[in-house]
Amino acid sequence: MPRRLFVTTALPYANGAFHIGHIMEYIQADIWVRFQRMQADADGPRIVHFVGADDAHGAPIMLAAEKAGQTPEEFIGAIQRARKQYLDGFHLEYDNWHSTHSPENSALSQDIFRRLKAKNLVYSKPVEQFYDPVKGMYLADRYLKGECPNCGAKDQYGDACENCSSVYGATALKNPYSTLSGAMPVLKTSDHYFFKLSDPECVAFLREWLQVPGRLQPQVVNKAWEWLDGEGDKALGDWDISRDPPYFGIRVPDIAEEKYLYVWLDAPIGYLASLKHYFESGKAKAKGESITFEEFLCAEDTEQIHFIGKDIIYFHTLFWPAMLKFAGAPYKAPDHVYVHGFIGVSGEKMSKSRGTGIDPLRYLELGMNPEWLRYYIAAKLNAAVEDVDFNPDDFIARVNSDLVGKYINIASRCAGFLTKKFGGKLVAVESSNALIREMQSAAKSIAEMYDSREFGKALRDVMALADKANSFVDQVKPWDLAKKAGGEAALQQACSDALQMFRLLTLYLKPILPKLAQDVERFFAIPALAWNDARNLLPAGHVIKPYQHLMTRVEEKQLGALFGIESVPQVTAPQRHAEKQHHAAKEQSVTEGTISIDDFNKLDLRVAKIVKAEHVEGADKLLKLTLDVGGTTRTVFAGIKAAYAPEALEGQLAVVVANLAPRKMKFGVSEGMVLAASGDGPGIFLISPGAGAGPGMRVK
RNA sequence: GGCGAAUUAGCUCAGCUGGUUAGAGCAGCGGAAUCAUAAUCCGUUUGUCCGGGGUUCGAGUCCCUGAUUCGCCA
Repeated sequence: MPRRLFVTTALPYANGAFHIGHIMEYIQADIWVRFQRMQADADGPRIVHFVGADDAHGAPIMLAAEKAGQTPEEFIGAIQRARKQYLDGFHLEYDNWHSTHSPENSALSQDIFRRLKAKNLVYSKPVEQFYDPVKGMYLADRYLKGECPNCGAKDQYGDACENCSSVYGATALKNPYSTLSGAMPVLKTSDHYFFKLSDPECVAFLREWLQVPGRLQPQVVNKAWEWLDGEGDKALGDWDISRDPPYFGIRVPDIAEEKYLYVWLDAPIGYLASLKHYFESGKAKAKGESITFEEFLCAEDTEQIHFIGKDIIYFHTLFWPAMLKFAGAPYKAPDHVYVHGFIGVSGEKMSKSRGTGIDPLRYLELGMNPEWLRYYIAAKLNAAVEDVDFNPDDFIARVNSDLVGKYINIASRCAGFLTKKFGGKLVAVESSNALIREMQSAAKSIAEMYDSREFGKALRDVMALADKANSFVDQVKPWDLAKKAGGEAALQQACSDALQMFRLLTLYLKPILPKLAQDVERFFAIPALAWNDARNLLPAGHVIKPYQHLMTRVEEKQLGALFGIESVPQVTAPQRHAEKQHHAAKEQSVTEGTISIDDFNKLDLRVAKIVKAEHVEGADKLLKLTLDVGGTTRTVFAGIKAAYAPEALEGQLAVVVANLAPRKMKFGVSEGMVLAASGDGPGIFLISPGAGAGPGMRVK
């Protein structure tokens, strides 16, 4: 019986670039998928279709596009075009990447909506909501602010007060205002559609679905049960699934009135839309899939698997399975939802706006090896819903010690002898070599760990084997044999055996290090390794290519550059004495009163485009600037109100200190500093880059 | 505020249903080796298992309580 897998990762919201959290999830899923693809079932290679898509609808995207002076389509198009460099860059091998703003998704979403309605699981009822009369739209809580009804603190959001931490509904705010226009919102009523999650049939189904052993992680089941079992005011509510115009989304079908499906309804359907596009564009067929989208989707043996983060458990374990189940065939509730935690940096929660995270694009641009990150993340991942911490010291240690020191070193120290002395020719494995047999038989348990997403455990075992291989080389001492007259046969044997070990280790690491594995396959002059190849060994007489170094070490300064030197937690790790002394000497030689080039390099000066400039209410010197610093936007408060009118600034370029610690001001957080000149006389003058400079460029 | 999770060597983490002197990798220290883009091998130290109570012949493991961190809910 072949396994047919349909695997997805959560759809990223198309209002910004990927951050490290996205990349971590994709790496986890990609490793799992690559592992599955190396497997064979009774009738051939395992079938895996792995798709992703942009989540492109909703009010935030509509507003972001408007702000950027673009149509939503233009806006999400630009975001989508930027995806490829990340996906390719980190070797994320999706079969298809699509968008929820697509004909496939419209058709599927409307179809599912109609089917649920036909089953009486969708009904409409009036909902009273704040409406911005200036902007002409209904306001979600996040676009509302006002005074706390409890303590009177100003500028509080519509759900809870940051000051006294009391909780209330948006309609309880005093003197509410729209954060979009500043206007006083009015209460208005309109009909919304609801999905009847509270229906007894629905609840019964979910209970049963959640309970299937092995379907979900135990922590996830517990969480879902908590929601499902809530009583009184914690009881499971029905789900508001429509929005009024203006909205960027999919029309509610079969009604004259203009209404849209809520973005969270059509977002997961995007999984299916991407799959459909993949099938109908012929891509699936080109990969050897012989059946149609519908046939595949509802096939008994198709396993539908979603990788997601813990923040969206709610949607994926309640709404999503219920929607699919009650929409009926060809739709089918997911077989598994695999949940991972968040990634933080050095114990801190990562934050895009404060720049404490790792920017994946910067990682690539710095020329850092994507497989380092894949390896590191794999080493820290397990099957539980636990947060992962990216620790720079740990990263350096693991990559350098495990990957380069242990694993790569095996090939590096033996291949030379074979090439120089024996024309690269291997001999058959010594029959008494128990270590090779041990390595071969490890294939099964390592496979089980990959399959159950215990990547960290799998790597521990693989590295323990690599330790043994190094120990083996040390015992047979090829360098002694090479000097000894008559030692040739033993030398060739020793190095052949070590390389056989290296081949097996490569096989076990291949899901994590696909590019490296490819290089190794080329080095060995062998076809792509599949999992079952662990049963075989390279035959006597096999000729390898000359060894070229397979992977370099990470350098501390690369991590420094990645984080922007300031924020690198002091690195206490692997640093040689000489290196330390060298550093110390250098620092002392700098004359007082001057700074060294290193000091200067600490400044991360960037060209920024002033996207928006606005007055700050209550501030007599400040202007609030929204800056485009090459893909990321920041808010900076600058004391230049006296010299510049906001309108005159928009569109202009300036220079910003990008790695200045964010500073909380009365009016908000300032994330940097704009450079300007001033003298004894009046006037403040912005420093602006010459023609041709673009946002994000480094100033040096 | 209610519910839940986490807290084990300098760092990252294992420790199943309570059972002998609490483990691994990395770092550190001492040696060896010099094939390998300073990589490797051998040996070795590591610890109030978050604090405080309790149950038990026996607790990192169970119960209570406090602290810190992080979620979810209201």
